[in-house]
Amino acid sequence: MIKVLVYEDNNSLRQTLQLLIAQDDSLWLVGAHSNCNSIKINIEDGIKPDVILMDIDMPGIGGIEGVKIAKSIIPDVQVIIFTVYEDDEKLFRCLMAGANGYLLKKNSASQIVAAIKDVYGGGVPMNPEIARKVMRLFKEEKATITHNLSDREVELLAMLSQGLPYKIIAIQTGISVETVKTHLKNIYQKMHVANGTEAVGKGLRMRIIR
Amino acid sequence: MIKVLVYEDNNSLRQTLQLLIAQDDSLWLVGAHSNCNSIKINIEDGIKPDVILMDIDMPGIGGIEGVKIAKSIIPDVQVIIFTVYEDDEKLFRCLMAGANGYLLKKNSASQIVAAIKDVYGGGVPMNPEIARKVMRLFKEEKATITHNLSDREVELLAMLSQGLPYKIIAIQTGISVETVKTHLKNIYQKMHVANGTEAVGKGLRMRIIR
DNA sequence: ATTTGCATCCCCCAAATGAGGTATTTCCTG
DNA sequence: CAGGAAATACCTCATTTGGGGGATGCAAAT
Repeated sequence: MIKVLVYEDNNSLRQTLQLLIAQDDSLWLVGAHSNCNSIKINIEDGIKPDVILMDIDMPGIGGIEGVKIAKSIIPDVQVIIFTVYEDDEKLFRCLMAGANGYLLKKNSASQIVAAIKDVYGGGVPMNPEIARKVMRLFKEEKATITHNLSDREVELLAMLSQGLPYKIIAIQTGISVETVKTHLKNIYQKMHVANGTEAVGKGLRMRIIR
Repeated sequence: MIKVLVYEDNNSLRQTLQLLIAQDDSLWLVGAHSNCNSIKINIEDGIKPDVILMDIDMPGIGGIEGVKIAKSIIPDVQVIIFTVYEDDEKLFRCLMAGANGYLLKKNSASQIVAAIKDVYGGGVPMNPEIARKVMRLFKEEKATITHNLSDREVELLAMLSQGLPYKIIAIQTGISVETVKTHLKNIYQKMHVANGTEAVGKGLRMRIIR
């Protein structure tokens, strides 16, 4: 039996979910709460859930925070986010928090039950449009923005980001300190930054360097 | 009809795929090649494919490079990687290149046909274990490592990464330049770094700051 | 009750940095 | 071949930075 814990603040929807889970012989509802405020106690003192169905918008501790707490107590617990939100921001934060699946409230009852079993079996239940968003977010995270720095300049910027002083950079690259300074001056100009810390900040954020 | 283009260097497997696609009335095989060396010509001069089934290991231009080329010519083309590789590195690079699905060669014939239709319909076909890997990679990319910096220190580090000199930081935060210096000294000690550029580098890489 | 961490401020001083220049060589492209 | 980027190097000088101290008030933890 898959032990399921539910967090959903809408009373009627929560009851629907309870019925839905109760109806299925392979699912065992170990709890259903309207917020995450006592999630720590729910999980630690109650029956350890295998799968958590989690709403995002709830009074007090929200679903995203709830995922983090749940995962910190039972790392193997599978969490399915169950929400109306389809925006990138929410999705992104849920994935960061460690969500294993992402269902939309427009999904049908049978899909919800299927998703619980799917995630328990190691699957990643989510709507195709959500899966596509994940892929897009993934790529965006790694999108390399074009820059006009030369290879040498990128190399020096990377060394700078390691905290190496000019002297050491000069020795490591086999050029003079003066040349290092010249390169950095050019880098700052090209990147429109005022100093090394800003260049490193911008360089890492733009993924010019890693 | 979904126009399908195949790249697969194993002759017998390629023929199997050809048969498989030919058998389905809603699929139209517009080409099948053993490498990507002439992918540009294949796509530009031949019939524009809707879906590309792409092997990774091929002589000459590999599948990953092939995805990039295909996507640059037809941004809307859907690419399904079809490979034996399950390792993170390959998977990661394929996703970066813009792959829309990721099938393993152990998948059944019917699953392959289903995946083609799925991806054409906006889905993201991949085995659950691959989907799980994607999620894990996603999280790893964003894993927040614990640090022992105070809120104030993080705040100053963030400002430093914007390239603001001590003076400005002092004004913006409403504290004296001397205090800014003290904070930064403490930050450098805690982070075990020697200077601002290294702190910013490490801070961004550790995702203490964004 | 004492310690510890945090935030705040100050002084001194050496070293590192960045901005202003100028200049040569090489290599590539129109 | 002329022009231009890239990489190299040097000079000067003001400003910024960072390390070494020392100090206070406060709140939380022990």
